[in-house]
Formats: sequence, structure tokens, C-alpha cells
Amino acid sequence: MTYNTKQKDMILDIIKKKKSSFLIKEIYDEMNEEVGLTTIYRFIDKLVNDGRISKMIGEDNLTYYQYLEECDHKNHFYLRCDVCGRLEHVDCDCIEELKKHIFNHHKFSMGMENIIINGLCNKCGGRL
Amino acid sequence: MTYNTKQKDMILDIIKKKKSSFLIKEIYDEMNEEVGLTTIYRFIDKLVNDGRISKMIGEDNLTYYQYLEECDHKNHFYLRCDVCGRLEHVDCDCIEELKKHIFNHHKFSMGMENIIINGLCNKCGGRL
DNA sequence: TTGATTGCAAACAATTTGCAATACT
DNA sequence: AGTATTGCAAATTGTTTGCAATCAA
Repeated sequence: MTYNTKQKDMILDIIKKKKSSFLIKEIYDEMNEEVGLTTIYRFIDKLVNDGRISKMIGEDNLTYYQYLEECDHKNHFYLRCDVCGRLEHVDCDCIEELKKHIFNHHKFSMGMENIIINGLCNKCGGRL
Repeated sequence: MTYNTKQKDMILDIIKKKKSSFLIKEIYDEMNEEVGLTTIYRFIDKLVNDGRISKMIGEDNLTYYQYLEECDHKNHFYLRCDVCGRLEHVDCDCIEELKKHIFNHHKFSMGMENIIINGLCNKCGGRL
């Protein structure tokens, strides 16, 4: 039903290596335009729908994408630095505890997929 | 330096009444096109920059906006229902505690402005 | 009066679609 | 063979810009 192709492999290779968020055009440029823009749009869109990539609007109003590493643990989340854009994967019960608190005290069922918390990493100013 | 106008008042009136996220076009239609699209774009953009509105990409890939009520408390956040789009304002220390935990255990300084947590409200399926 | 704001029309940029050629299984 | 995928060119859509007219202070 779905074929493996050279193009998909190339795109996936590049985005897996990215530590921070990226633009469609960056991907296009980085593969020296060997893969058509349309193909990149189509494949990245699919990954977004599959939940493997998150899509967001940057401060500059451009559309950024970010690859989310696969993880078999249930309760995990990401920390995203507003300055350098780096995404850090965190496995910690604190998020599950927040979920419980919000459920019990605020009658709201927090979604646990691809939670991204923004802020500053310690390199960029979360002075520790 | 900045003037008050009928148009700004009209736009602000409408978006303040909205309980859930909205599209630029909706605002335009709701005011019977009495205010130009350009003006709406410009003013909403300004509000986004001022942090009074959040901007996001919906599941349908359209750009949604959401008005954030003003609040003088420091540690508050929003719960946003993925189904009905309603935004609930919450004042609770739990978010400050999460921040402390993340700072102490994960060396990351969580941004506290306009935190939006997604999930399901109790009406839409957070069955309680 | 001075400078900010409006809104149209035009320009622009990002994304999507149609479709014939190509690649995968 | 039969179906999915690719990629170009064209179409579309959402958003921004230029600019003259208007409005707020």
C-alpha cells in the first residue's frame, strides 16, 4: 500500500539528524534540490499526521517543523529552547503527576502525546 | 503614538466574546466586512506580538487565533479542549511547581507566559 | 496640523493540485 | 502488471505591501 523510495529515505535521514526545528526550504536546499519541493511537502505532511513531526509557527511567522524521536515510554515530554530551538527529550513522572492533578482538580483530561514545553535551556539563559 | 479607532474597537469586541479559537476570515465575516481584511490582519498581528492572542496551526492546517484573557496573577495557564476548542483559564500553583521541578531536575527554565495545555474538557470526553 | 490608520488593488510567498512520467513490489 | 510516487508547471490560497484618502490627537 505504501512504497519505500529513495526520496523518502533521504528526507528522513536529514530530518532525523536535525537537533532543532527546521523549514521545508532548508530541507530542500540541504539535499541540493535532488528531491522536489512537492515531494517534501507531501512526505512531511504525512509525518505530521502520523505524529512523528510537530508543526508550529515561529516568531518570524514562518512554518517550522520538528522531528520527535520515537519512544516506547508512555509518559514523556519535550523541552524546547526558545533561543536555540533545541529539543530535549525527557522521561519523567512529573508529567504524569501533572496530568493526574489536572484531572482531579480541574476536570480536564490532558493529552499526553507530543507535549512540548517551551523555555530556555541552560546554555541559552536558564542560568543555573 | 497609537490611535484608538472604531475598527480596533470592533475587532476587539468580537474576539473578546469568542470562547474558542477563530480564523481571520470568521472575524471578517462576522463584522459583515465592515472592516477591511488588511486591517484585521494588521491589528491581530499586533495583538499576537503583544502576547494577548496566541496563534497556532489547526489540525486542518488553517491558522487559528485565540484571545487570552488578561490576568494579574503570575502563575496561571490555560486548558484548551481539542474537540470544542474552548479555552479555560486556570490559576493554580501546580504550574509553578512543575516549573520548579523542571528547573531543579532537568536544568531548564520553563517559560510561564501563555502556557496552553491541550486535551479534552469534561464535556467533550474527559469522562469524569 | 501632524502623524497614525485604513482599505483597496496589486504583489508576494507558501502550499496544493493536475497530470504524465517513473519507480516500487 | 498494477499501483504508489515523483516532480514539473500551473493554480490556489493566505498574507503582505504600496499608496492615496481618511481619521485621531
